[in-house]
Amino acid sequence: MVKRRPTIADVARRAGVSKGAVSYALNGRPGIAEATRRRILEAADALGWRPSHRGRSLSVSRAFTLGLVVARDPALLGSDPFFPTFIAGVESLLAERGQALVLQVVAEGEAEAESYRRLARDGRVDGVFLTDLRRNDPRIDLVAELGLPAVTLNRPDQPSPFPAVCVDDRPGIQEAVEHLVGLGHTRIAHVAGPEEYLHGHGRCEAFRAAMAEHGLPATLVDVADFTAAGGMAATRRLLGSPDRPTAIVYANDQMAIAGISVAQGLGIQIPDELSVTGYDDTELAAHIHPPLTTVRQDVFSWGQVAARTLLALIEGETTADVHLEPAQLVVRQSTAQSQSRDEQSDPRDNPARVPSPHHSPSEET
Amino acid sequence: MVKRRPTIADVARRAGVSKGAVSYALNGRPGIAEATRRRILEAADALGWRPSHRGRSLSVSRAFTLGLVVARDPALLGSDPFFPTFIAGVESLLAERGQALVLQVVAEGEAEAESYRRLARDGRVDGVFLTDLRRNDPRIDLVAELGLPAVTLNRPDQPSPFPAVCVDDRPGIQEAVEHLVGLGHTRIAHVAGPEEYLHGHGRCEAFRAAMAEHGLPATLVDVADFTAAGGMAATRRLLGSPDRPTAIVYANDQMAIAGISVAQGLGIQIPDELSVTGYDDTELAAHIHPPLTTVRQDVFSWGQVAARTLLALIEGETTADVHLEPAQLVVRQSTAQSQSRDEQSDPRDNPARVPSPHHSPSEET
DNA sequence: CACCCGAACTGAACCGGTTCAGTTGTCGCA
DNA sequence: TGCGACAACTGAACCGGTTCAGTTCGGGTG
Repeated sequence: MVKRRPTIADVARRAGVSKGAVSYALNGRPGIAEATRRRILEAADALGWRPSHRGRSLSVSRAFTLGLVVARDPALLGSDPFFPTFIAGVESLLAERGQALVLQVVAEGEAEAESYRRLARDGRVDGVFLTDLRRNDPRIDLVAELGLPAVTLNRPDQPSPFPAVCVDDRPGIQEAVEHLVGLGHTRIAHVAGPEEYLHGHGRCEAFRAAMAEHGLPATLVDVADFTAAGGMAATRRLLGSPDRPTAIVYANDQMAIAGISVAQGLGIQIPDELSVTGYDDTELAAHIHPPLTTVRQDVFSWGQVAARTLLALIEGETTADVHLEPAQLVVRQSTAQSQSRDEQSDPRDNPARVPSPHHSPSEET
Repeated sequence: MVKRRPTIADVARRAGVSKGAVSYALNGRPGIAEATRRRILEAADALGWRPSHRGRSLSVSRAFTLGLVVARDPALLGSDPFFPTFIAGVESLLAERGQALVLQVVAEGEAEAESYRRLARDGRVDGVFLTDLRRNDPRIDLVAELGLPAVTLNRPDQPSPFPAVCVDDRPGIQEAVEHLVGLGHTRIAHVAGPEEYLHGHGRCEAFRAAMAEHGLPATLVDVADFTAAGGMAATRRLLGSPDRPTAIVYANDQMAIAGISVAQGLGIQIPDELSVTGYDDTELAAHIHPPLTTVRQDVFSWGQVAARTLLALIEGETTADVHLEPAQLVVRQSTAQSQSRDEQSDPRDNPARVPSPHHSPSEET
């Protein structure tokens, strides 16, 4: 006789009650005498029975599963510190509630929409997280139309029926700018993320606003793509421009680190000749030379709260937007007093100066 | 009247056949005339019907889902380039086969075992990936006992009933050592990953073997933990040792980049005074200064093949171990000719020398 | 022309839970 | 003592598929 998972019928038989009674007892419903309930639970325990996820799933028409679709070039996904941490936060909540997370990784574009459609029509998930929001993001309408509950990370720039879990990017960027202004910088540049992304765009706007607040022009803005390669290229452009910045605010650490490397390759001292700030506070940020002044956000909590909100929404509770603690500046050693006396630039400002002997532009895929 | 998902019964009614016939037609089973099959498929199409994953799942006792449990400190997970890429590879295969991936992120230890147990007893998954294998890994026996099909990444150091998908670490490390030896280095150090991990241990052994092959002593081995902080500490120790190495082979890029930063903080020129190699070829590796010589492995394919193997196993096919293309050295600019003439060390070898003015040991969390 | 066979299809059981309309039994109260 | 109310529990339907034992029917064969 082959071992078989016990079913609810086995438990009912052993406890001498009906299947229904077992179900009620297990789910803590009224209508079962305390003594009976105990007997049932003991029987379940003795048999090592746990309700079948599949059976439950079918009868209550719920997947007990949440979905996360990541549309990103796989080659770049590895360097993004956001998703693993966010997912860890989500999981920390889901595990204790018997929920699971299904993850889809797709290329950007049509594959992404298809992915949501599949999740919806297969009934694979009860709701989805909408991350990496884009401007006028088509997913909002798509997911609404599919009838999938969802939670957005930050509030979309368009009408959205979904609750949003928000972390304001602006204070962090503003702090960074203020920190630099306090150090005497006036020619502060920004290497932005893609304009199409809400966070890329938002951080850029925050930068402009913060600069304006101090009466400084935000002319040195270079739009990159959050990758090291992009950050490198943007930094090259900025450092080669006639009014070279004395400080650069990067929209993420990855670009900042690449930027620092570019400067070092050009023989520009950091922070003496160029101050740099990042965004994310990745593990590496504190361990490069010089340690990176950056903005830290609590992505883990973000995941937790997003999961909690999505579950509440699925349970039918009406949920309002949640605003988390905004990100904060962490000052390290990549920022220092500005050395440029007013607009006067010293001769060393020429970025075409002697490159490091081992720096060859050929190896820069 | 509220819109309701069409069920197989609706399709059957519309096509004028029984539920069973629809099921057969859909699954391409024999016993349905071609004309009927067409009529059924048309009806399904007209109604926009797709079989319910839940119904199917219950009746065939399959979850159509694979599991991946990641046991890692969430704070460090973000900097690991492996999982996102691996998952992307897995997904690239699963999507087209109607499978999904559930991801669990747990703390190391008992929570990990509990996670596998839950996946198994809830019938959430049909099989799991065993990554980050440890020496004498308890998960092998656990998962076998739970009756879960599994695939291991690399072959465990213990009897295992599961097929393994292997990528040999040794050639990459060996290439790195040979590259350095070819540049005249003899005092080559290794900053290893944790000994308990098969890949940490394996790369370390590969280093020793490669050194022995060239008649060099592998005395400068410092065991770290794959994190930037760990790499930093290990590098400090190595650079402070009496017979300071002229080259360091790191077990991953994260530690290598942190190590380069330590050296730079101490005023040690890279690669002139110290050559460095990494492992992983993260996006950043090519974009730091100097660009990092490292070992590239195709993690995406690894994920694909692992998924294919696991699915085959679940389908009942007997599967043998698969060996993928080993990782390869990518030479960039962090390695150069050794400057140390024999064992003679020049006065600059004192690592306690003037630290960079902006390097403060306080900010090194 | 009777018979047999296989292809085509049906009906019902089944997967393992949940839920709801009923049934039973007990107790309080008039 | 009789009645109603309520708590406790049962039995069966249901979720949406798959599967299998049968049934029907048309054609080939002796």
